[in-house]
Amino acid sequence: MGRRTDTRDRIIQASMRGMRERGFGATAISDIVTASGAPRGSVTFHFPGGKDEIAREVVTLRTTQLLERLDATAAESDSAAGFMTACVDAIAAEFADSQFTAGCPVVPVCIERSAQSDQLRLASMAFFKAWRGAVAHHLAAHGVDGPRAERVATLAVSAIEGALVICRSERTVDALVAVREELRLLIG
Amino acid sequence: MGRRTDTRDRIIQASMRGMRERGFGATAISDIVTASGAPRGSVTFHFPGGKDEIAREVVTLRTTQLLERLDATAAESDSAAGFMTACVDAIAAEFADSQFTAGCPVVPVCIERSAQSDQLRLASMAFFKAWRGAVAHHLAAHGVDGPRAERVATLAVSAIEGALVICRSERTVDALVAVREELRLLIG
Amino acid sequence: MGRRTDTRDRIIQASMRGMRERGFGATAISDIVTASGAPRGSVTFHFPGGKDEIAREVVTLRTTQLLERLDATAAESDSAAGFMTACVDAIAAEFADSQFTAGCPVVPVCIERSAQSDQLRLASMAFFKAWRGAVAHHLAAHGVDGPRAERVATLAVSAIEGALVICRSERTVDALVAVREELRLLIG
Amino acid sequence: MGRRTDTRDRIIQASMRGMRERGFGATAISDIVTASGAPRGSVTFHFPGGKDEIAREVVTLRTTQLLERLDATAAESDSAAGFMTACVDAIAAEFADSQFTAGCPVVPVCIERSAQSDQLRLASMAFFKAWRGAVAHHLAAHGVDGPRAERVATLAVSAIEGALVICRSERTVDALVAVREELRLLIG
DNA sequence: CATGAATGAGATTTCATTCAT
DNA sequence: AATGAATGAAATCTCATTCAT
Repeated sequence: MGRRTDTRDRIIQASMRGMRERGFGATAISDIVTASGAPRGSVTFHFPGGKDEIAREVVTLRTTQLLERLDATAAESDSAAGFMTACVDAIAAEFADSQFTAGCPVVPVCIERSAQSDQLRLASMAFFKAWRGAVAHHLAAHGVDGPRAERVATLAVSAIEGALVICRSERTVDALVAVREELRLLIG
Repeated sequence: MGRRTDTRDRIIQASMRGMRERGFGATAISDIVTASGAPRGSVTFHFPGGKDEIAREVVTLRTTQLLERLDATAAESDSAAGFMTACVDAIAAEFADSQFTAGCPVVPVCIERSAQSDQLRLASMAFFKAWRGAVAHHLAAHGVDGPRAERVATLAVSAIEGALVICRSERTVDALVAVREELRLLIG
Repeated sequence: MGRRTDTRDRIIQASMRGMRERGFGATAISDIVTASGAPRGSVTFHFPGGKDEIAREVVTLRTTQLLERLDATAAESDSAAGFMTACVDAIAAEFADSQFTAGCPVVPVCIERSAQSDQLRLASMAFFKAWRGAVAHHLAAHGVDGPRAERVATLAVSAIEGALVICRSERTVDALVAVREELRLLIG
Repeated sequence: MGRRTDTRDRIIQASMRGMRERGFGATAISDIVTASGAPRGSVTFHFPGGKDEIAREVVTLRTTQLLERLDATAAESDSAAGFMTACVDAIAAEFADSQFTAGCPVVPVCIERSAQSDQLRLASMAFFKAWRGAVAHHLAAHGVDGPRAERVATLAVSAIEGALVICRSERTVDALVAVREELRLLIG
């Protein structure tokens, strides 16, 4: 199982990288094969559902990653505003490290595939719900009122996703910084 | 001259519809031909630069549309918070009217093409800059302090774009409503 | 008639240049329009028979050009071998001047179109017949026996055409020089 | 492996036939698909470099064919003039058998593609060099002086290529016969 | 007599998927 | 379980030609 899982994971990771950089459609399976170093036939073998199935795994993986990092960030924060700030900073740092190319893989999957694949639409929904839920949970843990925490979490996740697109167009991190500052004001 | 302009415009409008619904890559030229009713050859004739050139026109058109509506909304608003609320509501209404399919055409163009077309990246940047600038301008006109207005405008545009993706995944307008409420609190 | 003839001539000359450099198929009408500066509609107006008709005019023009130069060369030559040498040198010089790009326009027209257009096949044949006939005539004028002159002329024209292709592949004029030397030996 | 090689070879052979009959540009990939019976997708699979890559293989194959036949011809010849005569006759016979349609595939490739593809220009050059070299070698083996043999070989190859074009325009073999006679005189 | 916008047929190429081993 | 060769549908783009003025 070890080697098989390796190949499978490499495929998913290469796909995620591609979708973060260029979206779903522009990430061809041959790109994934090249980037992952996996044998061509392995893609269909591990993902008989085709590119949509790969995208679903990408969404799942990204969900897991984000939740893990969120928990770690929360553990190191001592206020709601501090937590929020740290969240945005982490994403801004990751984005800058990638030379302003690695956005969220779920946004293009949702935009490009929701009309045709309900499964991917629902996977995207689950991703956003998990992310918003986690943020709301941690905000509430730091004293923000329940319903309010959910609305702020929605604003935060929305603003981060939108700012990532603006930042991609500008090749800077400025929009995320502006978002961070206003979120801090809103919460503090 | 009349007929020529008609065809060209119909192509741009059909393309914008497609890109709002499915993004850039999933909007094939044949889709545009079908939806616009334009002859196939006319697409290349009017847009010798191919789909990238069409996308550039879509971004330009969307910029114009948004600025016009923003001015109209501002004219009818009597406070910064009221203006902001009306902006979000207008977009939410347009999105709901389209059965939760018509997002922003610029987001997918920026995500899918920025890595390969600097021209489209810059067009996207100009779109966001114009939108943010107009929002900031109207906020300032209603008494919000200059630098603050720019940050709030960035937050607002980011949050609207991000919320539109969340709303697409949910087939509701809930995220936009949450964003509207928090923006109102922040400004009011 | 002046201006019309100008446009028509410019089209033919631009076409000849293109066909000498890239052959028939790779010389697009839009290339001809660009290179000639003629209005697009003028091409069809002056050549309702399309590209084949243009090619026919190119072949005709090239025939005329070659015969004129041949007569001039013959007038300056005082022996059969001298005439032959001067012919090859003139063509080699013209080819080198064009940076080894301007071959014979008739060869590609004959190869690419003979199978489909009998008219172009016959125009090519007439071109070769005229060229060979003129060479034979001048050789005979310098004392070469009639039937022999025709065979030598055929060899010369064949060798020049073939050597031009070799020279194109090498970006030199060496093959034409070798041909010139052997033709001189053969005649002298 | 057997089936793969078959398809690949059939594609090359069908392409060579087309290019000999109509040149490079007029031999469409769809023609090649039809003539070879190969599946459309196999063309791109075996030749990811497109038509240029196919042309390169055609040039290589033609080089090999010609060298093989030349060696066989040389083995059966007992004089330089006899060898030369047999070479021209073999080509004339092949051309007549094809109803005066099957010329040299390299000439159109060189003319149509040299300006844009250095690789094809160099492949053409290699073809001519190999052919001229082999002819020179066999002439030298029959007693012709070294440098002279090379010049005669260049003349012979040039004249054969040129005469093939003339013969195509006339639908006869006359020009090749004239070339053969004069080459015999020159060597004998 | 002349023009340039407009058109659709056809070309190449990309690509996800299928299949035999 | 795993592979890579093979395939054809569909995409974009090129281009000669048509047409209205």
